[in-house]
Amino acid sequence: MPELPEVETIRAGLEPHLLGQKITGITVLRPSQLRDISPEELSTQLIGKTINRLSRRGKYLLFYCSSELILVVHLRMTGQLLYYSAGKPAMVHTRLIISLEPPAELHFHDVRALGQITLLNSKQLSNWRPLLLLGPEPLGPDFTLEYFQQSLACRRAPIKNILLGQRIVAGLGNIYTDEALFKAGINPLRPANMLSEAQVQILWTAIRQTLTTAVADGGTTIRDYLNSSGISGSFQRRLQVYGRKGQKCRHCGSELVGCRLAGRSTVYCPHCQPL
DNA sequence: AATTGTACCTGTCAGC
DNA sequence: TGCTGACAGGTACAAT
Repeated sequence: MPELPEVETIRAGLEPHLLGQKITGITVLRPSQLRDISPEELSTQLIGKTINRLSRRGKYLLFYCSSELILVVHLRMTGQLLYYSAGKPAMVHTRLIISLEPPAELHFHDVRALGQITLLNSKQLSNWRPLLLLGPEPLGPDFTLEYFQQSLACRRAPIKNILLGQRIVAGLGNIYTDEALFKAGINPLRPANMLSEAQVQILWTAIRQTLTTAVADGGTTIRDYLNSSGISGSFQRRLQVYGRKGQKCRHCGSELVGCRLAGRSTVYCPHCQPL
């Protein structure tokens, strides 16, 4: 479900509620969603700790707690983090509940149960494979045009696959990849190393613009996504291609075409995004 | 080494 | 009214 804009919206929404809060209880309803830690161990380690900082890396949420502990959450396709200022009963798809000092609760809700939660200390975090393999933040200073050009020059896979891969740049998923490629007028099937220098520059700008707008809109709600207060995003009204296969291109009127790339459905305009 | 396919889960919707 | 299959904001791991 959530890509960078959704995860960032959740992070920003939770931050004011969670900073300085003390964890008083952990209820694990679906142990298989814990990675490399048992429910008992998670409870023992976290109870009594304070949440000091909330950050995001790619699509990972990082809860920095006292005693150098970091709770790492990945929402995958349908995960949600919902904050309640009072106790709240678990629902069918509630997978984990974090109880906080005043009677407040953070619920991890996840229909498909693909989301993952783990607990690391700061040393483990700095050696944690999934984070080490992540490319730079697309809206941060390390994602320079020069870096992007060099990274694409030696890749033969379709540009869409590269953008989805998280290794060259972190945080893009199926929605924003298709939208950024449309904005840049680039065909998703085009081999990454076949883009002209001008195209790479346009794509670099398109990625950053698309994500910036989506963050400002609080993300995209298609079916599951809700922010930490249970509110929808609004970027869906700006979608140009995602989910619009067979409909008319808003720019030229051509029929939008679909294909499958990296196992994901892909939509583009054959006229505005020629191969 | 890079790239692709499949598994992990559950729910929804179209078509029969 | 069911049943079946395709598909859904993602990643990890095995097999090319």
